Amino acid sequence: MVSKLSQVDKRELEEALAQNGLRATRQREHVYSVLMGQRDHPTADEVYARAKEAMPSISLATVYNCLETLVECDLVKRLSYEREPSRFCPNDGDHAHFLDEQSGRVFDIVLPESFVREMTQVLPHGFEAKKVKLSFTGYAPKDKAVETRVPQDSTPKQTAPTQ
Amino acid sequence: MVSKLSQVDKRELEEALAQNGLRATRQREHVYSVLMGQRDHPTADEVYARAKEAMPSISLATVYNCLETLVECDLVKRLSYEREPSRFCPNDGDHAHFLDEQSGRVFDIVLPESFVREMTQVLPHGFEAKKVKLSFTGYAPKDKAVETRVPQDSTPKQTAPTQ
DNA sequence: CACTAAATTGGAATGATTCCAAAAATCAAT
DNA sequence: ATTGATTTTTGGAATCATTCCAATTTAGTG
Repeated sequence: MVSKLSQVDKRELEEALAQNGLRATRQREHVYSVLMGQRDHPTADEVYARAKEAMPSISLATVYNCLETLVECDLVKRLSYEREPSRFCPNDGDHAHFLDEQSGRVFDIVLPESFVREMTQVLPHGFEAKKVKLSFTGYAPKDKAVETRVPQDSTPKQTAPTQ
Repeated sequence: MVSKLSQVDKRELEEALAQNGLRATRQREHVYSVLMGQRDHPTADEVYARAKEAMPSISLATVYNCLETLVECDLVKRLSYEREPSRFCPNDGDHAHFLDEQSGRVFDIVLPESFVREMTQVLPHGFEAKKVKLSFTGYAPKDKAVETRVPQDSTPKQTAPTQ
C-alpha cells in the first residue's frame, strides 16, 4: 500500500503549492500520495494511520495541516456529513457525491461539463462562486461495486429503541 | 419578535410530527416558530437564545433535540459548513445556499424547477436520491440586502422574508 | 554556511454536539 | 379526569474532531 506519487502528480502538487506561496515538504507530498494511492474517502484519522506506515514520525497535527493545505490548493476535496468527521478525496475534476443511506457508502458522481456550467448559472447576478458542492443522499443500486465506506451510524437516539 | 405560528404552519408541523410517530410538544412548536419567525440561518445557539425570550425555561439540549426532529421531519434544512456550527433554516421548497466568504452571510438561492429536475438526472441508472444539497462558496455582491444571518450581538430587528 | 520565514510536532485546549439519568409531559384507555 | 405506558425535556457531564500553542526543525535564498 506504499504508493509513491507519479512524477506528473508530484509536479502538479509542487506547482499548486508554489502557486499558493506554500512550500513543498516531505509531509505534504506524502499525505497527498496517501490520498492518491487509495481512492476512497478517508477521515483525517485514517489518513494519519495510512501515512504513518511509511512515515512513522508524522504527527496528527501535521496530517490535519497538510489536508487543509491540499484542500486550499484545490487538490483535494473535503466532504463532511453530519455527525461525522470530515472525509477527504483527491480532486479528480468536477464530481458530486452520493451517500447511500443503507450501506453508508459514498459514490463519486461524475458531472458532465455542461452541467457544471449550468450550476453556476442559477446564481443571481453579482454572485461569484469559488466552490460548488453537490451532494446526494438516498439509495444506491445494490450491486454497484464502487468504493468507500462511511460507517453506518448505529448510535441510538436519546430514546431507547423499542425492545 | 415573539411570533406565533400561523394556524397553517402549526397544522403542518403537527401533521409532519404525527407522520413520523412523534409527539407535538410546546418546545417543538416553539422552536419551529422561532425559525419561521426570522428567516435567516441561525446556529443552534442562536435558536436557543431566541427561543428563551419567550420560553426562558427551554434548555439547549432540547433545542438540539427539536432541531434534529424538525430536520428529520423535513420541515427544516440543516446546513453545515466546515469549522462552523450547523445552521438551520425552515424548508421553503428547493433552494441552494451561497456562503459569502467575506461577510459570513448565507444567501438562499432559488432553484428553477427545471434545474432541480436536471440535477437528479446526472445520477447513473439505479441511484435514487432522497435529498440533494447544492451549496456555493464565494463572493456575494456587497449591496445585496437579501436574507442574511444576524451577527450575535445585534439588536434584533425585523427581517423581510426573502422571495 | 547562515539567515529568515514557514512548517512540523506533541500536547493541551476548544467547543459544538451528544449522552445520561431523573423529572415532566403527552397520549390512550379506562 | 385518572392512571399508566411511553416519549420528551432537562442540566450537567462527557465526547471527540479539530484547533491552538510554543518550541524545534526544515525549506528556500544568497
